[in-house]
Amino acid sequence: MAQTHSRRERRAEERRQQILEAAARVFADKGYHRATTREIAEAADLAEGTIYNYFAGKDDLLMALVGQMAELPERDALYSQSVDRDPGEFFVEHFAQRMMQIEPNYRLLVAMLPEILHHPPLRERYVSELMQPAIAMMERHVRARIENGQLRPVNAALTARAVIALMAGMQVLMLFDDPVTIESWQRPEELAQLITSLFLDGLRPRE
Amino acid sequence: MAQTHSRRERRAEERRQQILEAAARVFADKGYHRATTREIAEAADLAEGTIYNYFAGKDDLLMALVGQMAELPERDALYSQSVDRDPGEFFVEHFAQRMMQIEPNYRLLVAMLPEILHHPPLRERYVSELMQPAIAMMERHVRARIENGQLRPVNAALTARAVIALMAGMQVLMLFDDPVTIESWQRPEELAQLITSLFLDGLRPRE
Amino acid sequence: MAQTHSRRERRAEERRQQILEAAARVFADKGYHRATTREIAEAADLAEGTIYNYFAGKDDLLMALVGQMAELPERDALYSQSVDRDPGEFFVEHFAQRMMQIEPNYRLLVAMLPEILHHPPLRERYVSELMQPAIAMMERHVRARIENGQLRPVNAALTARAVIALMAGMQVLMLFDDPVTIESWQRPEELAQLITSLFLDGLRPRE
Amino acid sequence: MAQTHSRRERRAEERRQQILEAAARVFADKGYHRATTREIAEAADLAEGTIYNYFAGKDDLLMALVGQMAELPERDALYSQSVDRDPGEFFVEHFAQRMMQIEPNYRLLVAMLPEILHHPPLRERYVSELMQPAIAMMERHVRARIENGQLRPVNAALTARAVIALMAGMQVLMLFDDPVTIESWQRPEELAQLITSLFLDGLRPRE
DNA sequence: TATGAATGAGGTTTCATTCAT
DNA sequence: AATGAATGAAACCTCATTCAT
Repeated sequence: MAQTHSRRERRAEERRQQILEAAARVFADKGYHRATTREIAEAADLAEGTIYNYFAGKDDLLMALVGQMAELPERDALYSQSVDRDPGEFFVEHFAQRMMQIEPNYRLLVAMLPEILHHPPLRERYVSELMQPAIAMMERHVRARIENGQLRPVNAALTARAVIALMAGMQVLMLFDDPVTIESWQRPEELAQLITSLFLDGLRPRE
Repeated sequence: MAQTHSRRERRAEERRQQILEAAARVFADKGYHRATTREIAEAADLAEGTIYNYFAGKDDLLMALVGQMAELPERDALYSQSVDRDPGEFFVEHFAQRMMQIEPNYRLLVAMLPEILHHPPLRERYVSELMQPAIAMMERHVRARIENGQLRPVNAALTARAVIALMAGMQVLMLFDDPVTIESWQRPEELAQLITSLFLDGLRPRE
Repeated sequence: MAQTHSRRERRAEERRQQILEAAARVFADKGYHRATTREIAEAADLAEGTIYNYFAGKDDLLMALVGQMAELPERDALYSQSVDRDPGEFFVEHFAQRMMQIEPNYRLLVAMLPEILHHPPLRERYVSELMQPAIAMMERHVRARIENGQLRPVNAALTARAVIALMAGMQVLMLFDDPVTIESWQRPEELAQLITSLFLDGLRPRE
Repeated sequence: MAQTHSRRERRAEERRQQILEAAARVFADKGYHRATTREIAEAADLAEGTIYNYFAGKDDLLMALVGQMAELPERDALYSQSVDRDPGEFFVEHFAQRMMQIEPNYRLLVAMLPEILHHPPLRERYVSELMQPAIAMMERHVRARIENGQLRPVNAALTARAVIALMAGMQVLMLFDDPVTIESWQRPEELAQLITSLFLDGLRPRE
């Protein structure tokens, strides 16, 4: 009996995933508003009505996708365990990881951006569950390294934001097919190293 | 006769502007799809039908807005004339200017992003008329300074992209009401200096 | 074997009742169209599909409810046995009884009215099995009393209709929460007496 | 200019009427829920979308119809001016008038009943603007006649309700095609007289 | 026999666009 | 050139019904 119950639950969870994945694909492909529920259903290989057995409506798909994004990355580990490591190594790894992790979802994220922006509950979820945690972790990390003496005593809060902003901005360049960005993305390690060097050593020549 | 004609033309041009400004306001406010032609007409203090005397349709408003953005900044001057100036001063001024220039249009840009992205003709216009010129200018500038010896011999193409990406990313943080970013935006000079110092000197302590 | 069979039948009959009662409750509560099969199933503590093992569909529930109403009252007895009794007593008892009997079903009846009205087979059933018998009985009764000399030689057919119409109309007043009607309904005997006196003695003062 | 304005307003009012009449016809014909907006549009000889330029939605059509019903009858005049007249004449005229006035709208009323019942704002409007005024007028009238000495000192409140209830109930009998009621409705004067006599003189034989 | 997930026809509503005035 | 009422395609969503388990 518990078996049956859990099997049903598992099946329902599968369906939810199936639908969410389809929605993610179609949203990323066409943008939120141009995506029709019919297309999403087709992409999920289900009837249109079935979606509504699992989600309250099109909005809810968006909510769920934001929620799912928030669950993805357990970056805390990376951040906190690595204060002792060489800052160069850390940044390289961090950038490389973000490049690979976020990139496939980026079209989706941009498709969702205006909706998130204009939809207060969505916006709050996005900010509090995704944006602020990422910023806070980076900020803590920068602060720790400053105390370490590994970094200059800069404004940690803004520096953390700059690091995150740069990554976000470069993903936008990718979306618009900037050939240089795309090409350099092929070798994430190298790009990560370049950015790291930029952040750590700056552009001014050292004598 | 030429008089009459040009007066008419001028009048038509005014109307176009009136409508475009209204559209920009409403798009920025509600996002492209949630904005209705009725709202745009109301914001422009015109009847709905009048819009269609000046634009082919809602899409065309988007096209026109992208076109208008491309005409705005004659930044070439700033870039090319300033190679001789101190790199610190230049960056500070550049960042400060961008912060003030772009910021008010940023909501609009994000509202348009998914449309631009999914609308090939729009996308090409945006990339070729706005993005690539901005990148190219920055890239030329960086390259010139490297040749100058004012900057280290880094990868100019990617560095230029990083600079632009960082600015773009920070505007997104503003849109999402990140309090630290907003607060620092109040004193653009200071923020510009901080970012400049980050780019020029890096984070690693100099002995 | 016959045992098993009859037990099955009894069980099936129970299920039918269980479903019909649930349907009656939900129809009365929400109206026919706003009532969903899901709600009915929940009210019956069954799965949606089960309903279709006992009824052909939602319409059939309506048909069955009309049928069930027709079976309820064996009023014939009351009517025919009571010709000898005092007309006052009879009317009082008749009204009081109807007030108590029909009232709980009245919301249901009103919820069903438009459906019955627009659904020819339902309509015919309702008219021939419920309305006409009630009218006919009352008419026979009035006629008998006229022959008795207990009532004036009025038009028995229309008088019977008037009596029934008055009762029906007052129930509608109850549905719409007319406070006077509701209050007087608390003491059915008194109300019955009042109506009886109205019918028997009229409004004109007797000298 | 004022001309243009008022012409436009008049035109809009005509459209509203055109749509309301179509809606009334279709609701009466099919019931509220079985009536589709498409049918209403067709009945009004307009496109479906046009309805929404004049009404907020299907619900609003119902609201408007209730509102319109409330404006119809200026019965106050009849009631108040006629206290001096012979009670028999008054009742006859009252009944005859109601039979002719309400009858054509009765199918519509029944179609709307369940909606009104289950839709609190609608219900309140119906009760306060239609039902209570009608009751109150009749009640005042009865009370005045009692004071006059033209009627016995009965419970005026309940008597008024009984009168109204009887009329309402007989209309329901018409809806269900009760042949006797229909036939007697052909000669409203006669039927009115019969009912009047019933109310005034009662059924009991006078010695 | 009971279940309830899947179905999809059909409903209401929105809104960009047209066009007679 | 400006208007705004009319249009109708197309969207989202509901829910009675089916059917594999």
